[in-house]
Parts: sequence; structure tokens; C-alpha cells
Amino acid sequence: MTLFIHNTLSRKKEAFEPLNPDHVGIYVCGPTVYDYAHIGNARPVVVFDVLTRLLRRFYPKVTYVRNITDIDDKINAASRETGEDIRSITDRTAKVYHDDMAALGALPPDVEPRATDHVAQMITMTEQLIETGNAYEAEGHVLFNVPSMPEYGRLSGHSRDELIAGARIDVAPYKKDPADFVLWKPSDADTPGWDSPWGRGRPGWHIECSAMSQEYLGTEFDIHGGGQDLIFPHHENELAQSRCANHSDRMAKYWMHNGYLMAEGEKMSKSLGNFYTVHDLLDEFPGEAIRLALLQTHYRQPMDFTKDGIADARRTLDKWHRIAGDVTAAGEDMPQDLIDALSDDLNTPKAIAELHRLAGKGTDNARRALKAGANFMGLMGETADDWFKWSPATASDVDEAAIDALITERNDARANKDFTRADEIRDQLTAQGIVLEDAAGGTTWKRG
RNA sequence: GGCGCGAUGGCGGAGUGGCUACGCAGCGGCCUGCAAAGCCGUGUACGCCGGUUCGAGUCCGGCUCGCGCCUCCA
Repeated sequence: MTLFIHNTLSRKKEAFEPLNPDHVGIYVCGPTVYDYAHIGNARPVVVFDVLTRLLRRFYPKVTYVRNITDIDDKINAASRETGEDIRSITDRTAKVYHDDMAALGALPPDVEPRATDHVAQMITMTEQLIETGNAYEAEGHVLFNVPSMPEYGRLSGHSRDELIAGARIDVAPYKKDPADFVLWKPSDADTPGWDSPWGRGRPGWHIECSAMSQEYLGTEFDIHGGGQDLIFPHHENELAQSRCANHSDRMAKYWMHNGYLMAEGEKMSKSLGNFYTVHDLLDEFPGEAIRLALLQTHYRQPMDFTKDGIADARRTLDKWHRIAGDVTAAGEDMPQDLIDALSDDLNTPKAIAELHRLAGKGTDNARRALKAGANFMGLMGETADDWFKWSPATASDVDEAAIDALITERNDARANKDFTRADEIRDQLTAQGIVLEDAAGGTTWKRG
């Protein structure tokens, strides 16, 4: 079995051949922790979660690194606005991020480095870039000199000339070349800063991922992932920094990028009110339904994320849980067709189709395979019973004993053909968001 | 303006030179006190215009529309 992945560097699907089959390394750009993650931020988390699960199936050791960006001018701005301490903002936001991503069924990364813990490494790399002649100091800034790297632009497909021609902002006067970008910048007294050979300051955005990926995965590693919008400038600049500092031909062997996401047919924007945060969606829907909705579209496709889509996904999971019941799946139950689909550049929609196929078969083997495959994709992680009793955060608390009592009363009424009373009870519970289902084995309830 | 991605049935969404994707919704039927679930059957597609081919959603060219990026902003 060969794993194929689309490599942004070649813009082709390639067979994955790890640098070292005994230890695969993957780095994914994580969040800047100044605000709750929106659904667009969740897509790469879920996509690369599936990828790491797959890599772990194929290789004995996988190190998954996903950073937390806690040095950023947006964080600084938020702190100035609200008066909340920076560390408090970043800790609080990171905590919510962890909870939200866990609710989506994403396993935590093996290493989750924070930028603030790696400033020394960033300074070292910046010094190296000055030594190699790829960077220079100017007015307290250190800038990467783009013309010093002939292959700059290979990842994004932009040439330096095009970038300059298309530039929409004024070029800072201290730049040698209009395309040069910041490695280090000075901080004033009110802004977080660290001592450096160039005075008190803070790192530019791109250098953190260069420094931290190297710290945990080495100068060359297997896969670097993130959203498509990171290809330029973030990943292009990371690549330039790391390669030049290390005199290396490459940084990551494979670069993977997930497609962008819209909400309800429109570009997500706060002004349009269609800016879904994961945190808010989790009040309305089970996390696994959101996860399945995200996986229903292939990761490189643009995606229109809708609440209807989550509701659909939820009904699908309802059905699968009804079919699988409480079977337990073992390793040998894993459906090979599902693994094959995922191995073809993470074809999750095809893998999901395979789960549908198993759901329709009706045999015990198929039920176990359904559960095993769903579990592998981070779905159906709880019992059917727990799944059906999930309730939205807005729902009022319901007394389960009272429900059971009403069910008993209704069944007595039904036995006596008192269907008026039976329907009253159904309506009463429906009004509370409780749905009753009469089956051969008795009456069960779930939250609507 | 430059670079890139996308366009499949009512909706979601794979696929790929010739053979039903699949799911949801719809319609007809069975079952059911009601409801749900389940079962059987069933219709609808490949943005537009050319070209290559015995044959094209599938390859080539052009066009239209949508979206992303074009530097200190993840």
C-alpha cells in the first residue's frame, strides 16, 4: 500500500516516501491565540488529524508538531483594547482552542511549541541569516533579503518581480529590496520585547515556524501543512529562511495545503455575521457532526460550510449509530477500501462513501467494519446511547427519571388503546426537545 | 493587472476516455394506533463554445462565472 499526497511544491500527487521510514515528521501551522478559532481554522486541524492517524498506521513513529503563535501584533492590539494581560489572553484562548479541537475529535499534537518559548532559537536563526548574507539590519529591524535567494517564489509560484509589481502597500524606506520581509522588529516600551543583538524587539511572524520546526523535527522533515492562504507569504518565507540558514536544498519534502472555506455561500466575515466560531457551533451541534461535515469535502476543494451540512452529517451519524449499535471493533475489522481511499491523497468523501456502503450491508462483519472505519476517522467515538442523548448547550436540563416515568405511563396508555393520552405525552416531551421512538424492543428517547 | 484554484442531478459530493458512485431530499409502495426507523421501487447531471477520438464530465484550446493570494497580515 502506498500513500499518495498532493505536493504543493510540484502541484502534483506524489507517492509519499519518508526521509526516514522509522520516524516521520509533520509540522502544521497552528493558531494565533487572540480569538476563538473559526471553522476555517478547524479545517486544517481535522484534515491533518486524519493524515497523522493514517501515517501512524503506516509508520512506527510519527512526530506531529503544531505550534501556538503567542507573539503577534493582533494579540498586542487586543491587550491594549481590553486591558487584559497578554499572557492571560493567550493562555485563555489556547485553553478554549484545545477544548474545541478535542470536541472535533482531533488528537493533540505530539509537540505544541509556543513562540514565546523559542525566541532564543529565532534569534540564533536570524543571526545565521545575517552571517550567510541573506539578511541585514536596518533601523533596528532585521530583514530577509529576497534577491539573495534565487529560488524564492518556487512554492507559491510568484516571482519577485510580480510581487513588487502587485504590491499594494508602501515600501518601508529601510528595505534594500521592496520584496524583503521582516525577521526581527523593534518593540517600544508598551510592546512585548526580548533583548537581542539588535536591541529590544520581537520576531517577525514567519521565523517562529522555521525555528520551531527545526527544533523538533530537524532542518529537513517530511510534511509541512496548513491552509492554502498560508502558501504566500508565510510558507514561502519560512522555506527561504530555513533553507538559507541551513544551507539546505529543502525544508519539508512535501507541502500540503487545504482549500479555503466559505460559510453559507459567502466569504466568512464578521460584518456579514456569518463568522462561525467552533466554540459557538459546539453549542448547537455535536463535535463529531461538525467533523464529518468538514470531511465530507475533499481537503483541497474549496468548501461552502453550512449549518444544513452539519445537520446532514448529524443525521448520517444517527443512522450509523443505529446500525452499529454497541458493537466493538477490533483491528482486523478495519475496512481496507477505506484505508485505500484515504491513502489516495486523503480522499475522505470516498472513505465516507465506503462507510455508507458498509452501513447498507447489514451483516455483523459490516457493522464492525463500519465502527472500525468510523473510529479510524475520528468518528463514532462514543456509545450510541451517549450519542443520542447529546443536547445543545441551550437546551434546558431534563430530568431523565421523569422522562422514563412518562414513557411508562404512555406505554400503559397504549396497551389500553388510550391513544389520546399516549399522544399527549409524546407532544409534551416533543415540546421539551425529547423524541420518542417505539421499536420492537421497547421505547427509547433521544434529544431532537 | 499578475499568479493560482474551482465549476457534476433539487442539495451535498466522488470519479475519470466506453460500464448505476454514494448520501440527503423528492415521488410510489410495504410496515406502523400515531411518529420515527426500516424495506422495495423510481426520476434528475457533468458551466459555455470549439477541437482530438469509433467514443469525452473525463484529453486539448478559448470563454464565462466564483474564489484565494499578490509582504510585515495566521
